[in-house]
Amino acid sequence: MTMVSDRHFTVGQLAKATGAKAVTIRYYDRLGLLPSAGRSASGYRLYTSKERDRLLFIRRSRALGFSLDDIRELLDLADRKEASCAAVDAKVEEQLVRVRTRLSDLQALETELERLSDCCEGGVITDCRIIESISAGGRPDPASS
Amino acid sequence: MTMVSDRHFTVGQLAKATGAKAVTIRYYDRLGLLPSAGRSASGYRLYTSKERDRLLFIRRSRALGFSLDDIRELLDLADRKEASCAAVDAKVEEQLVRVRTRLSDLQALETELERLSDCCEGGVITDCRIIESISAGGRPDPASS
DNA sequence: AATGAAGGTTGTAGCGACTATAAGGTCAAG
DNA sequence: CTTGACCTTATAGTCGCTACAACCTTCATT
Repeated sequence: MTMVSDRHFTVGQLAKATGAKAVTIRYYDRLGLLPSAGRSASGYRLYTSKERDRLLFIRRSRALGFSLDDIRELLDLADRKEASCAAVDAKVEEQLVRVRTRLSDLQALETELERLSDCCEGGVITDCRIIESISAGGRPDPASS
Repeated sequence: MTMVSDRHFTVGQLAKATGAKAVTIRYYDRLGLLPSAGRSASGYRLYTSKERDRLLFIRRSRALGFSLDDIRELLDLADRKEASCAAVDAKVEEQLVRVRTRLSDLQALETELERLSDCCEGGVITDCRIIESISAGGRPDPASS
């Protein structure tokens, strides 16, 4: 079972330990996000708990919506132990702004889709208020020609 | 000024009339979403108000978050005049579900980012609760080792 | 008539964050 | 010694555009 020392993981083992897929791990490797993996004699990647933690950090940051570029910066910051954490806070704030913008966009979308859904009266396409409404752009105006 | 009849648009004119970019229009053409554009003697695309309306429908559907594949189906439905509009309503409902799912995902993200932002106390990275929190995965537990 | 700007045409490649496929090498177990 | 699960690399596909290159056409001005 343990093809390597109990202090090392292959990609697949790291995948199981983190929830990331093996292909994704190799992808991060290629991008230099998960660097300096050792190799076994036959060329297998060998990871330690250090890389596992780094990968977990990456996955959790992704789950927070950060881009891989953002995450690269966050990782750099996390490594500069004596720097101010204001830069980290700034990145979180930025992300919060992006999320809130996206939220209000989606809320507008939800409202509009609800309106469309409500105006369906179950007839045939010719009389479909939804199609009509999308075609016309705005709220359908019952009084207009 | 009028290189073509006043009943026809070139891509650029159609772009101005609809807000879509000319490249996007050609892209839709290539995908077959905006088919059967006539051509001038020199090969310029010539559109009529029929295609303009179709393009507006596409753009408005995109603004509602529908994928181009969804839109292809919606356009097919819109053309089948005597079909039931239940299928249209179903697609709107589906989209509403997708939007609501995305909304609640984003709301969870917002909450999590707010929590992270709040726990920054302005020290150095070594003591950064944000980095710590992302590294550890969940809420940081002040009582744990 | 010539020229230059502003349009149009095609094809190709890039974005982000994966995902899929192919063609092969390695390893542990039966 | 074979099977099957794992690993390796390289390449192409996803979505909805966007950017670029290289060329052709139209229009207005000189």
